[in-house]
Amino acid sequence: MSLPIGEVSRRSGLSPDTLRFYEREGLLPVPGRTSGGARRYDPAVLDQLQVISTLRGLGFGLDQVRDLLAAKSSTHSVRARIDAAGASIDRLEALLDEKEKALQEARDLLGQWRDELDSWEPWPDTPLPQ
Amino acid sequence: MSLPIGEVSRRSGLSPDTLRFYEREGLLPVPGRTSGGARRYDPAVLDQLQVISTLRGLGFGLDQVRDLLAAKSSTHSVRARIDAAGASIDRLEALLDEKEKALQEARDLLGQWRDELDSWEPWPDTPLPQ
DNA sequence: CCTTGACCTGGAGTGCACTCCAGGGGGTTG
DNA sequence: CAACCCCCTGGAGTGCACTCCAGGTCAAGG
Repeated sequence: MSLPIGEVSRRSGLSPDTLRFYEREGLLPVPGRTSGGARRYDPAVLDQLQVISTLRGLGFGLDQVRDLLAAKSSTHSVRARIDAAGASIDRLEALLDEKEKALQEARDLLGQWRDELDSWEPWPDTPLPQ
Repeated sequence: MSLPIGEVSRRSGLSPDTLRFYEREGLLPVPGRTSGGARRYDPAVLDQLQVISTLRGLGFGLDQVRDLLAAKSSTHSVRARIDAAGASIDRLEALLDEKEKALQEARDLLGQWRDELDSWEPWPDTPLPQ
């Protein structure tokens, strides 16, 4: 019921170095250790790593990711924790909306390019403008 | 009808250093120069910078952005250029689809968090699990 | 007991994407 | 003509996010 770092690495696609780095950076909970000192991870860490990878892939920096994860694992009172988490989730939602807008912008652009391309197809081998 | 670097900087939100850097990196067309040697930009560069900023904001690297822009300004034959552009646009579309999926994943996660939070609200001041 | 393989730590190194000079030129303004 | 502002180049420096050692411990297998 607890995974060594190599297993987490294989399942998450992140190197052991990266996992230890994330731990130092406060993006992962401090894992348990074997008597010999090796890390043993709760399988739940895999979900968290999925979150991190997803957000990183969307261009969020580690600071942003850390902030957004913080509320989930805060140890304050329930009320404060819920409030913090709520604020954090709202913030994440706003950030995702921004990304969504950027994505839409990119798609619009893409359609525009395709249109331009289509309008050129009927006259092959003509020099293009500019 | 041609803009000095400072003006492009203001309108694009990118520093002159960054504009010169992008030029060196082949992301921007080589601009004209005044007799004194100062760059003069075609206003069309603003659209291109918008594209670049959008893609950068979505987490694409400069190499990817360069590849995607290349087809638009390639100097090959019309046929080759259209094909290249088409392929490039298809590739961009695939990349955007990936981002879209990541975005959706993040949103799902967010909804999940919110649900968890809601299910805790009725019992304030109870210690949270884990 | 020896080897092998997975793991540990602390610290140095890497690649990317800027960002910041130093030192100098050009053109307008008072 | 001096002061100013914007621009130039080449090169060094920065911050982020890893990534890669060197040198060592531990547990299992032969």
